[in-house]
Amino acid sequence: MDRRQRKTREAIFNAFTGLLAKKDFAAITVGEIIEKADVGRATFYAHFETKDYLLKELNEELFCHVFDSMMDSAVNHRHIFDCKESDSLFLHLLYHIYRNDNHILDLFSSVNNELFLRYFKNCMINLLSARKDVTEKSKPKNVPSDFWINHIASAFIECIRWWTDGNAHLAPSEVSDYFLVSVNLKEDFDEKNVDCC
Amino acid sequence: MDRRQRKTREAIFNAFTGLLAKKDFAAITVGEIIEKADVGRATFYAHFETKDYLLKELNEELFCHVFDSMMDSAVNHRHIFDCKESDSLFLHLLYHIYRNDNHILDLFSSVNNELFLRYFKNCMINLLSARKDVTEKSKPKNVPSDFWINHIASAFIECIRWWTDGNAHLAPSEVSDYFLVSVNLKEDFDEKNVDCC
DNA sequence: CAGAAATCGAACATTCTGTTCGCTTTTATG
DNA sequence: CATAAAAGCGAACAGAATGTTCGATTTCTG
Repeated sequence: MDRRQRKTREAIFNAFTGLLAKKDFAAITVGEIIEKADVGRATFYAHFETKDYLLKELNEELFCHVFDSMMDSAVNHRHIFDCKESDSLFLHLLYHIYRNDNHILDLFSSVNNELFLRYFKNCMINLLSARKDVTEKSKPKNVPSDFWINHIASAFIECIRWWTDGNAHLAPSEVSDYFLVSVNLKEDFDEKNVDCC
Repeated sequence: MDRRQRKTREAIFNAFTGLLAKKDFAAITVGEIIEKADVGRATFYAHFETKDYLLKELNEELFCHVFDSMMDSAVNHRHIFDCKESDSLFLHLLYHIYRNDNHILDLFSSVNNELFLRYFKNCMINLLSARKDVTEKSKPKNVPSDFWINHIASAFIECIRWWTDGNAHLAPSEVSDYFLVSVNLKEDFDEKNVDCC
């Protein structure tokens, strides 16, 4: 890829994430983006068909490698899902989000775009489907698998939204615990301690 | 309220829900609405500030009375949440949706509007908060109440979306079971039977 | 019936979108 | 290094949608 192309792409992404931090996706115009990115209008449209595609490509830029590497781990090294570390998958994602590179957090914020959430949920579902045998363990009997996978994926996303939306002071590990317990991927963490005493 | 106002309002709502059945909220224009409703442009704006407000008022028209009456039941007649009928609340809502008056189903469909889901979720959270003592029973220890309430409300909505989005052939009672089991408001329904044998 | 209120419809400024085109700068290649 | 191909510029443009305005007309209310 041409250096000019890379630079333009980068400039547009930066301008876009910068704007996303301040306002709704829907409220952002192409005009604002190109002004902030300092590129020509025609150039923008040469790179991205529409504003929606821009978001889609940003999503992929931000998350594809994460999900892909997880998918690999899931398939190759089962440990990422293994008993003791059954939470490492989710915790890893939460840390990734926590670091907030490129304002990832803003993408989850409740005022923002359905499009991104749809994409993210899809990735989660794919990932979980690749290791059905594990989700199957926590699944209540007689509930369909795809219902359960959808439930876990949705719950994870909504958990993140709850986190970013007024509970941002909590640590990823804490949020991870809440989530895992809620979807039966972990026993109640303090109950254990109580049992021990 | 003037008969003319009522009629105009009604016509706009009908045109709007009709269009929602066919296309995304975002893709619907005011022009289409007024054409289908057969009212003047100025008239539309005399009734609704924007398209978003139209959706908001439609939401209220469709769901306010349901949530309000449930809220009353929750406060006055505790039975709606009582052990045996702990599911009647959700089942009631599912039936309401199932009847699909005014194309309620379309509002949940994944291609549609974040705005409506936000509204609906808010109603659910209010409703559940009014009977915290019940959600508290199913709540895992050491998970914050508001996390748990958010979890249940979200899970319910995502359950409906799963239902309307490719599993519409299932009966409300079945979906209700899946949901309740998933959030620990009911024991696994068939496990019981197994126990009996 | 008379005044008030709602609607009409047609026009209007404004904003945003997505495209086009001729010209300039940058890059890759032989 | 020379040069053609690729990328970007910027200005202009048509088209669509938004939200407003206003005088004329219809419908309601008292």
